[in-house]
Parts: sequence; C-alpha cells; structure tokens
Amino acid sequence: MKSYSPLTIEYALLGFLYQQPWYGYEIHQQLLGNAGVGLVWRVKQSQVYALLNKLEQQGYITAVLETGDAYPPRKILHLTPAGEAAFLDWLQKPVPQARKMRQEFMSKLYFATQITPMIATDLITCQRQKCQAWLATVQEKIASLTAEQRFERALYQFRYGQIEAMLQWLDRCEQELITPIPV
Amino acid sequence: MKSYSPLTIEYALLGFLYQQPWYGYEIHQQLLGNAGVGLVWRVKQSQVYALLNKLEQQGYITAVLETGDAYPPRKILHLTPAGEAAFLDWLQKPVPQARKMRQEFMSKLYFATQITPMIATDLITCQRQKCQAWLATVQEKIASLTAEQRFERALYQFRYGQIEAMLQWLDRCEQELITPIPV
DNA sequence: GGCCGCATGTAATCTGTTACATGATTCT
DNA sequence: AGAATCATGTAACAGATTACATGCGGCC
Repeated sequence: MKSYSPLTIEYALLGFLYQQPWYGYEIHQQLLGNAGVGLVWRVKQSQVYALLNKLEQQGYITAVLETGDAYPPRKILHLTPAGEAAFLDWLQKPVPQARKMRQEFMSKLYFATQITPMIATDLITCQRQKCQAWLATVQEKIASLTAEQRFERALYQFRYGQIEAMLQWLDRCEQELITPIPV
Repeated sequence: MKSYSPLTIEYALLGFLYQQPWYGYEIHQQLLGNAGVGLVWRVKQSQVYALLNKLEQQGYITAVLETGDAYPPRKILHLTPAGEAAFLDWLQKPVPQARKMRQEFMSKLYFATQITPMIATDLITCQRQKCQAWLATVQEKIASLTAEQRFERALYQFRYGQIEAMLQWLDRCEQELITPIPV
C-alpha cells in the first residue's frame, strides 16, 4: 500500500495550472507547439485527458464546466491547494538521477523560469551539487576497474562525459538566465 | 499491418545467443551482474522469459529441452538463421537518435566488442558521423532562435553539450579499444 | 455536401512491473 | 526442519500508444 505521487508528466500538467486555469484541449495544443515544454516530450491527446482525470480523482485538480455559444463545453481545470503544494515541492527538488536531466530537469526549469528567475537559479544551484556528487561516484567506479574491464570503463567514461557536460551547461545556463534580454 | 521488428532489449537477448546457446535463467543471471550489458539496463526475470517466448514465436529462436539429474529441465535456446540475420543487421546500424546512445548504442558496442574489435570500430566510425550530423542540426536550431526564446536556447544548448561529449567519448573509446591490454 | 477544427473522451493493444506458483535439490 | 537455489513460468496491474466515437459549427 503505497501513497500516490504524480509522475513527471503529471507534475508538468500541474505546472500549467499553477499560473492560471486551463482546459485539456488547450494544454494539449500547447504541448504540440515547438516551444516550451512541448520540446521536452510529446504527449498524446488521449493521454492528456487520462492524466488530468487521474489528477482530478487524486484531488490535485478541480473542474468547472464552462458553456459558451461559440464553442463546445469546456472543462476548466483549477489547481487545489494540495495540487499547488505538490507542484511546488516537486519543482524545487533536484532530479535524483542523471538520466532524468533531459526530460524531468528541463520540465522543472521551464516552469521555474516561468514563475521567477529566483526559483530557477536556486534549482540550478541545487542541481549542480547533485551533478558534482554523481561525477565523484562515477570517478570512483572508474578507478576501481581492472585493465581487463574495457567495456565497463568505456561505459563509465561515457557517463562521466555526459555529467561533465551537464555541469558546464548548468553554469552557462545560470548566467544567461540572470542577464536581462538585450533591446 | 506492420512487420514485426524486435525491441532493443530483444536484440540484446539475441546477442547472447549469437555466440552460443543459453537458457533463460542463465541470461537473467548475467544481466543481474555488475558487468557487461547488465550495467546498461535491468530486466526482470519474468520479462526475460516473456521476451524469449515472443522471439521464439516470431521465429528468431528455437528451443531444445535438456533434462539432467542434477538440475531442473532447461530450455536451451538457439538462434535461427533469421535471428542471426536480424541481430547482425541491428548490430551494425548506428542508433537513430541521441537519446538512444545511453542504452541502445551501449548494447551494440558491448556485443560488437565481444565479437571482434573490427565490428566495434566500424560501429563507432559510423555512429560518429551520425553524431556530427545531429550536432549540425542542433547548431542550426540554436541559430534560428530569437533573443526572447531563452528556455528554448537553454534546451538546445543542453542537447549540443551532450552530443559534443558523445563525440569526444567516441574518439577516446575507439583508441582504447584498439590498443592492446597492457601486461 | 463534405471536410476541418473544437472539445470531450472510450476501447484495444503493447510493454513492463510486481507478486505469486511450482517442484526439485542443496545448504545450514 | 527450514531456507536458499535452480528453472520454469502465470496473473494482475500500470502506463503509453493507436484508433475510434461523438457532436457541434464554420469554411470551401
């Protein structure tokens, strides 16, 4: 019996609703665009609806039906206090594994930058520490290998290089988020 | 109506059988170890059996039952000509997306080094070209962004850094696979 | 008249995870 | 006697993809 915790993608849906109410169709349209979180992952329309219904059942979201002349009825979704708390908690935690950087960290970063640059820089600082720790453990693994373990060495060297690149990116990223947009 | 093609993980199972016959239990044991492909992904025992049965049904594998006094009956698995062809074809192709490097390319590299260094170096050369092409397209994407698209720029810069690190790793990896093990 | 866009989904299928079943032998 | 190892799985569930269902309004 395990308590429920939303998946990455569900947190991203909560992220949309954090700033304002949306309806399912609209969220899916956003995700189709070649910008923002839409670049991070592709979600099918049917899955968006399924996930939103699940979040509603879990109590993270409430729905209000809006009927208008010019369009079909829309299910307007609002974040509950529980949903808001869950989202903010998720948003500020670093991702637990290097392989989660590509999708999960990018999602966090997207919503963090949307809210305030402050949250984004905190997230980056926090994640950099995690990355440094990963680098150290991979380093140790490499050091512990024998000369015969060529594949294993190659594999850990790959991981090392990827994490190293993440760290360099985090540094650059922080600077570019702080500097104002030139006119 | 789409013709069946094994998944990455199924190709890895075929890879085991390419050099010699194995039975399911044995393959799973190998995958549990902290070496070789076992470092690349974790597969549950029940899934190993499920996948092997699927491959048998698809005609990539044939099974012979071996009974002995000292152990329970073993289902010894052999690669069919079709299975061998499918494996070798997969093995020599570069992975189609950067995100497949971590698991799929590593699997290929593992089996390639097991067979001959020649196949491994060919694979590396081939994959390097792919990576260079990815780098160029990401570069173009970055160049096409406006100053306001800060998140998008950050995201593509992340991808750029990851691919760059892959290229550096491929170079180093090739050298270290060629050089003989020092005594 | 027919197709596209809006807006909601359901149903079937596939892949993977978790937990359990079976029955023999070897180890403590 | 009880536990672990060997070797095969099955059953139930969770998540994601694919395809289809529905009904209204506007455009060509």
